[in-house]
Amino acid sequence: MLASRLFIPTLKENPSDVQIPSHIYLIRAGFIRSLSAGIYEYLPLGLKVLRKIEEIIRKHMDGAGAQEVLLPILTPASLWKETGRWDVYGKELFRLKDRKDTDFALGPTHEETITDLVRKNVRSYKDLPLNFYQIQTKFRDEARPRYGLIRGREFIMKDGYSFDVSEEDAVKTYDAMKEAYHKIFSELGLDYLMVEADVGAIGGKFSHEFVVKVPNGEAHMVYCDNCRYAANVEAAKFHRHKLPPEELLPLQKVYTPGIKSVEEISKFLNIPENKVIKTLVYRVDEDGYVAVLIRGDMELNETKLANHLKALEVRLATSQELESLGIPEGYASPIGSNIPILADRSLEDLHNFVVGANEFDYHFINTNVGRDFNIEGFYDFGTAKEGDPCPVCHLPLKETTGLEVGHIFLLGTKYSKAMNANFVDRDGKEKPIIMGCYGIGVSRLISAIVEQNHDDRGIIWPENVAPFKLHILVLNIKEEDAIKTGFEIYSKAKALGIDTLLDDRDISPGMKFKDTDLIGIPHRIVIGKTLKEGKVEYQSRKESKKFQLDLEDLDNFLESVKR
RNA sequence: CGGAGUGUAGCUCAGGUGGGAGAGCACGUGCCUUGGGAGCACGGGGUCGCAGGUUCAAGUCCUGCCACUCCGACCA
Repeated sequence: MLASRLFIPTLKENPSDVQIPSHIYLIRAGFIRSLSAGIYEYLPLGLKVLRKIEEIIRKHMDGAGAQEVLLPILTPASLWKETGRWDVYGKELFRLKDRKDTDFALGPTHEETITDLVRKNVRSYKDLPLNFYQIQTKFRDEARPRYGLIRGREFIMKDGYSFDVSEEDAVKTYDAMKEAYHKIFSELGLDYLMVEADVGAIGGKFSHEFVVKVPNGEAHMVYCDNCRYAANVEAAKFHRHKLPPEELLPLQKVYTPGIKSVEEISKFLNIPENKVIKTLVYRVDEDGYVAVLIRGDMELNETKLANHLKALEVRLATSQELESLGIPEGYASPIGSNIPILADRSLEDLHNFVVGANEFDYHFINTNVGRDFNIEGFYDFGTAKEGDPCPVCHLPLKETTGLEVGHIFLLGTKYSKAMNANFVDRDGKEKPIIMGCYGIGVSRLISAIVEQNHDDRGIIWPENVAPFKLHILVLNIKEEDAIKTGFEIYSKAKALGIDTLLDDRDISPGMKFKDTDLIGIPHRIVIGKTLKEGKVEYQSRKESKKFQLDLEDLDNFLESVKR
């Protein structure tokens, strides 16, 4: 491709209001442009990268036995009403009406659509298994789109859905998808983790996330270097060391004027934070309350709490709600509580701890479960953090943040039951199909790759997804030898199948160097002042190594670039 | 959805207390120049986010709305 004829609108300055490297560089280097919040245009370079990522995904999905389809973006509300998601999905679902006033939605995901297709066309176990995927634009009216392609309202996703006759078979399919995902993210050159994840509202038996390690990512994970345990903190388990037994001391009420937070109490009473218990009052699905006890040095994991309660939503009670329950804010207590009390396992062998006294300005010290109050049980409500013992090997866990680029779920029968997607098994009985679903954020991957592959001058594309493999810069196109040599190298490279961009623009050398650094093509040949000695210069974007290349050795060199 | 900020030329931005719409870069023409965003000259380019209000007079003051960005909540 000739740069003089390719639309690459690079920017000299960082766009205002744009913060993170991938967003800045994708715009500055002319890969994307913003149309509206969370809605982007893919320019020629951006589209080339997108297509290369898509092809890698297709190769491995096809290789794992999945088949590609393309489902409608526009989906009738009736399907969504069957599974209840017309109501549950809320404001995130883009809704519209046709001329007959019938409700439709722009697809944010396609469980309903694919399940409908399968139930209409599958009768027998002989028709199964099936595994479909598509690469398509999705729509979600996010409350807060951000960071360019990382969280958009319109984005490109690879979504896949599998249908098996038994859970045993479904797990095999799931494992095959897991393998395919490993191949995809490895081939994309990403530094990523596969972590155990919470299934969330989508339901199902279990799920794994594929998370690209980036600083300030929105996914928080813990992992173990020793045994390779890794999990999203929402789902992460951790080992608890047993505490030694203690002699029970007499319960005592103490005056703690204006002292509310764990930190303040710990200082005021000179007691470590891990002997202070937080009593957190939660509102459950807007129709009940529960008090949850957890050690003062730990964070409660609301996902674990919601899962335990089988609740859709839990949130801390507001000041008004506490008042209506007669609970003094900051002094909530399990002693004298008239709402159900659950305790985190951190209280299981803890003795003589501090709790609120259910009375302003007072706490109890030397409190003990069973003697001073009763609970419904001990459960795992703690949030794993750096340094907690690994649940498998008990060595300290590490914490990192990342960007979720893939998520796979073993769904089970959630959608097949809701939509009557059944098959007749060998025994002649009708059974619901066992489903799995598998997502990859394709457009988000572009940003993820740039987040992991850039420097202060621009993007450094991995070979597999670079928009071009070789960039030829003719520094002065008015020098006839230079431009002629440029085109000769360009023709040879093209003949070898090397995707090449020739910078034949009549602009200053400085602008060409700035642009090529920004765009980030892996290999570069510069045709400049050494041409009269029969040499051109090679530069690698990644290592920024340079050397002079004899024109006579060019063929060998191009072969090595082609690899 | 809560909180904060921004909105003036294609881009980045400046425009105390109300009175001429500006700079740098970009763009066009010409000259000059060609190894890290060159130089000179001339030139084109504006609904100052939108609507209303105050005023003799509003980019500037007031009210409402919209858009975008950031923090948080949310996120199959």
